[in-house]
Amino acid sequence: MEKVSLKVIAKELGVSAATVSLVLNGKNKNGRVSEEMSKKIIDKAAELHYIPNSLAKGLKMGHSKSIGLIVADISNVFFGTLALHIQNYAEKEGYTVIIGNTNEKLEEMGKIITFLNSRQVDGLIITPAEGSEVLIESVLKGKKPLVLVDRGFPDLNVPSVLINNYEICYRSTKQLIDQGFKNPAFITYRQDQFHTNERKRGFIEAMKDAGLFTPDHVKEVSYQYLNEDMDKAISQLLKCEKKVDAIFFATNTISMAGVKSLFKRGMLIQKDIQVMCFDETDAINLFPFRVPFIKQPIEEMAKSALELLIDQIEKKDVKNQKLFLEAELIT
Amino acid sequence: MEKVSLKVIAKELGVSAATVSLVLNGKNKNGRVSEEMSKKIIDKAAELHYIPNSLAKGLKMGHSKSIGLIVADISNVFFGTLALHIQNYAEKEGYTVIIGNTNEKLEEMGKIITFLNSRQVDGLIITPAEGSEVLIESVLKGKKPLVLVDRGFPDLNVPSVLINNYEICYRSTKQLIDQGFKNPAFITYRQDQFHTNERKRGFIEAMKDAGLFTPDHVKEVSYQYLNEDMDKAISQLLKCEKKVDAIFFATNTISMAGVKSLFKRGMLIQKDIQVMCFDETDAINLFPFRVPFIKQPIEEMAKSALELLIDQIEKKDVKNQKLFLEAELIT
DNA sequence: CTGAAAGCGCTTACAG
DNA sequence: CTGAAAGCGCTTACAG
Repeated sequence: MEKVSLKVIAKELGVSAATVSLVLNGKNKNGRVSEEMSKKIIDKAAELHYIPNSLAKGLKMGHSKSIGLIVADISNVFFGTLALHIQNYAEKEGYTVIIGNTNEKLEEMGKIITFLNSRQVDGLIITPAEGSEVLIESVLKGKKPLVLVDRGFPDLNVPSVLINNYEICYRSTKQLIDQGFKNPAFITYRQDQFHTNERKRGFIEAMKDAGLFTPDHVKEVSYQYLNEDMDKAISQLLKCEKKVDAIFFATNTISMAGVKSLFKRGMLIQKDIQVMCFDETDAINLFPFRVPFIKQPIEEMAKSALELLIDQIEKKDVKNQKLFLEAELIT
Repeated sequence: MEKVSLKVIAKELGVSAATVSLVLNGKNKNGRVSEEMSKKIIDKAAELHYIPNSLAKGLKMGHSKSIGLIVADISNVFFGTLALHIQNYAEKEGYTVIIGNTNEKLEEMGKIITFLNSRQVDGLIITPAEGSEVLIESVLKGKKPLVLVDRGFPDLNVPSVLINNYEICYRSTKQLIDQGFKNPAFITYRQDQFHTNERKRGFIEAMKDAGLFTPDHVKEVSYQYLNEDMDKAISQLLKCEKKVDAIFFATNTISMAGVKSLFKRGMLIQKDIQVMCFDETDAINLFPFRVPFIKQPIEEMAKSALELLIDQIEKKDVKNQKLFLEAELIT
């Protein structure tokens, strides 16, 4: 099967490649090409199953109509869902998305950015890894359109789509307190990222405002030894002077590990101990008891991130907008 | 910041673009370019942060060094994990992967294939949707390298990476029977796909061989109304003449919906009723009781699929191999 | 109104 | 041993 290019169609019809290009791209303004030839070209393209070569088009046009999406791990449901929605919206706008996984590693993130740049992506949507400010700044310097999502850097002037982490965690903690829990605890990652810091701050402030704050009730676990650290953290919390009667888990992976650890100890959730989670997960929906959780507007986040990116790509409109979408406490 | 191309480097060094290309691609055989100039070129490229334009390279070379991966839904953990591993292996081989979601819809699948072709992917890895034989055949005709994964078509001569669905389901069912369960049931999707048919067949044959088969104990649910159908199916199973004492769920989404439905009825899993699942899920790992499940070798599947594809792309080696990897029953 | 030509950034066969 | 030239498939400014 011969490769079908513009030239092939042109030759078959005894017309120039330019004419074919014009017609097929709907750029046949003010009747440059006759109705009749137009139709012939369109028919012939269909007959030959002509598929334009987007590499050539991209090279000529100086854009690839593709964007890079960099996440920590595409097999994590949160990122998977984010990716799905970003792809859906991107498709509507005619963009492909190429996904890269960092595994939360800085070096990986650097490699992926270079790789995506060589692929000539028109822009980047990134959930930045810890400590990647410098990398992000270098992308900014390269003038490549960029949007941060889920995680942002307060000191960096870069378009970002975030959620109201502080506020939602404050409110959720307050609700626990209002329900009568006297000793809620908080378990989060041992990392210095703005979004998790904000979640922690929300918890701490709410506790302070209620006069209940105990520093020992905030525990940190590592990404790498999640399950082991979780077992230890929960052990400690249950041995605390003021025995913990509720736990607020700061992310979906932490929530899963936490619930697992509680199950292992034979504790009855929402009876022996109250639990509050971040993000919806398959598992949460399964339980015969209700677990309140904070629901992030993932689809909206995807949509906004893409809009912010495409605004930059197409309208060269570089307002450094930071969007804070509202998460919701589902009880 | 000026765009850095080969030409820029060449001009700065007073040498031709050809020479720069040769050196940077390590094609400087038999000392065509002097050591000294070589070093200068490499240094200059680093200094200018030269990133090759893979669009141009792809256009010239006739390959894009990218492959398309078509799955039903990237936010499903099974596909997410598959995608993660495929990306990891692809990266090692210097390939990008572009992911498309079909949502199990035939038209979507067709659109995505055309789209990926226009992106000039060098090959396709597909988990085909129901009824997509004709589409797959048309891809085959286009001579584009192709590998099917997870789901295959027995009548089609196309390289595929599958698992031993029949056998593993036979063995798993037999184990239920050996454990003393007299009335196991099977719940699967109402669809005509080879892989799910094989799973069902494994269950049925094992039941027949034990003299226990009851047609009423095989239920089918729809993809679209999964939860409603599941509630109905389980109701019926529990009302059966021979009361069901175990349920074998045929996929991970079905397993989740099934467990949820059982919880809703207040049934104690592995006490009131024995449950067996397909695929590992976060939720399964959570429970304080053990749920036996069939573990697919996802990473191996990813690796084999990629190998089969790259063999075709690079060595033009088109043996129509069907690989059957072994799933494992984890109890 | 239409076609020929140039050029996007690269690679490689060819001429010197 | 090295550079000039052609060409991958497209688009668009330009000349007729």
